[in-house]
Amino acid sequence: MELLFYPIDVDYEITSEGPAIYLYGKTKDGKQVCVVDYFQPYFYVENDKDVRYLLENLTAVQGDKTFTIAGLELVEKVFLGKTKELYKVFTGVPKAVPLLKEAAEKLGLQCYEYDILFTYRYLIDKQIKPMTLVKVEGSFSGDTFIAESVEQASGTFDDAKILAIDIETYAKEKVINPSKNPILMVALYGNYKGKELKKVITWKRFPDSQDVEFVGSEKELLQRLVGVIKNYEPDIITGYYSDGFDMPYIETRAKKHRVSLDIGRDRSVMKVRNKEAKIVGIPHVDVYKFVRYIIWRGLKTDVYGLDPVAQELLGIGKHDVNLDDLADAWDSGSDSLREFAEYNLQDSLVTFKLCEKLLPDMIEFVKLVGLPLHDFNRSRFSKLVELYLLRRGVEFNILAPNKPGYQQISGRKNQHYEGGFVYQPEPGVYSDLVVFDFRSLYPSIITSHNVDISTLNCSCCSGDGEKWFCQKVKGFLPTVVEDLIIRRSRIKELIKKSEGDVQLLQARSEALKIMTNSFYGYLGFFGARWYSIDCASSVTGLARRYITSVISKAKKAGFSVIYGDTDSIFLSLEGKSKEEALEFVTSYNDTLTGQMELEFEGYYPKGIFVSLKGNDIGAKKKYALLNEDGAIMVKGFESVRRNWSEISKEVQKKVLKLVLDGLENVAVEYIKSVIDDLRAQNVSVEKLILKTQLTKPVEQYDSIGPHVAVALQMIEKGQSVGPGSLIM
DNA sequence: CATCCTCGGGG
DNA sequence: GTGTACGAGGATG
Repeated sequence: MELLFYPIDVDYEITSEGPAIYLYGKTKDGKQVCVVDYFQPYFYVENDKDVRYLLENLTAVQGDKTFTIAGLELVEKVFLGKTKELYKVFTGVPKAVPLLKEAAEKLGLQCYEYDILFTYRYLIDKQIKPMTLVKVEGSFSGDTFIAESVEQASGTFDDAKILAIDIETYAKEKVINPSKNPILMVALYGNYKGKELKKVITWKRFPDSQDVEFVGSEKELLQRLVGVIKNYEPDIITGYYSDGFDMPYIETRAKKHRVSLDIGRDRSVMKVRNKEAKIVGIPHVDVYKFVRYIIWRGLKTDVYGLDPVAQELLGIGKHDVNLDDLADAWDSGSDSLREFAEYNLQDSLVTFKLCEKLLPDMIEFVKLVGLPLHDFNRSRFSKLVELYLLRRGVEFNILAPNKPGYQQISGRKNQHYEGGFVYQPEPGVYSDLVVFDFRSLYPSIITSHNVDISTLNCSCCSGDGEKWFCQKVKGFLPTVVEDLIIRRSRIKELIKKSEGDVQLLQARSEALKIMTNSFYGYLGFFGARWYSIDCASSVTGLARRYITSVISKAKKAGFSVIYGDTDSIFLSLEGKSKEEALEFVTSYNDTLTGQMELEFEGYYPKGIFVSLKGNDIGAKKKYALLNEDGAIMVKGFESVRRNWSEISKEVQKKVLKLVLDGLENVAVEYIKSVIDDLRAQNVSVEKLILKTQLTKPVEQYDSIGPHVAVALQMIEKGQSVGPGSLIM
């Protein structure tokens, strides 16, 4: 029979029938289903004389088990533009792959694609993607569906049942210690098809307790938590920084009380390994990670706590309670515990709303890259690019280069190359600024110049410089990047015409944009398979050529150039009109080819560029602009770092605003008054505190930083200071 | 300069 | 889990 379903999470197990992929998902009509598909692990070995004989007799021993190969197949693949003949070497189980690869390498054989996770390998080879409808042929055996064939269909999983979890713990003096301090309460929030789950579980009573469920102990709290999750059957479990805090904490406490966190779809327990909490079959979305790894560039905030992020994305935030008082309230059994329960509930609600809002964006990435949501959520750009390339590689019969070894990595880390060009600004305040930038400069260069490892210094062409890229054969990377650019511009067209689900299209466009922009960084990333410092440096070299040529052309056209950085140019109009500046851009664009294009970014009535300490040229990347709405845009100033005192941050912000408003005199007066206040010790000590955390016992520090020095003084005075202490 | 260290988020 | 991988920024040597 035929089954249409959305795979949500992927796992595998070794069965009596061999390695089996488990696709946990939901059918089109919303029923949970687990599809099983048998799949054979393999890797590649380059063919050469005697290779077949060596492979047939290859063995690897681990413990009391001996592994041999399970089959051989001769194939041809394209490796960095050249054809290679290889053996596809099948093994019985996935974990035999690294062992047999090791053995093969010892015999001097060249191996490839031996470290691609079994579940990823499956998804790539079958060309199916999580969260996207899949058509399966097969039959039910009990409650699992055994697949005979799988095929990608079209359709997006868009009604996930999300459950948000947040805990509050006992923490006196801000010290967080999971092995010692209990979980006091846990909040759960879900809202599916208009039905709300809203609950706080805690083990100390207080009056007036809506949505609160009281249990007798922390152990019962954990048991109840497990019960509620199982009963709710969520598709996704979410938290904020839950990989780093809530889940490891819950796990530690559950171990202590011998409570089994068997919430996996196969009733396996949640596993926490180096700050990653994994539940079989249920993606665990740590919203913080998605914010921090992927979308941070698009946010105004530069702190990524739940409150500021929720404020910016949702316009709602956390309740205002003082958590320092929770431990005391708990000890005394105060009625104020109710406020903490409400605070707890609000956190879970806010986390739920964030997840709900961001999920379409995450799903677009999942559909693009093909990683399961859980894995995507913990991926950096390099991994996304790599998985995307591996997936697209199948279409072009491409063999992936290997990941670098340890030595190769350190070699790569030592290689440096020149980055973007910066036109040094004269420090000062300017009016009538117009900013232009190249639209996705680096991706456009990759496609327009055919930047690829296989096209670099090809033998069929020759260039004018010391490096050139083939003019005849298009490389794999430029093909893929151009494809992404084209897909995005098509989607932008649809958005413009408001055709289809605009929100979904916007999410897709954003995912495409972020991916497109990641390829240049990937080329220069030390851990990349498709790494080429020559390609990466060519990209920045060509970019420098473009920006410097725009600068000189703008000057020739009579504009006053204030600043330029990598892909952008700042002009001061000084009597010229905005229209003249726009005309300049149009005529410049006529000289460009391929995807290259200079765009109008904005007009700013005022801007300030500052100088480096003891220097009269302007600092790079350190300026503030005032837009037409009177809002201030600050770049590169220190005002945010935690180890700056409150007062210096506050003063810096105010001064910038005053200067841009043309109130230099007021700014000077303001600074004078602050200095006077400081001299007169009129400023609260709070604002002057610098905080740094000790991370290990003081004896273990080789270098004595200011915070270590203070810690030593504190020890001398008989105070106890150790890891985790905040030194002020 | 290179290298070491801290920090993020969470209570 | 067929997985090594953070990266920015400051202080120190």
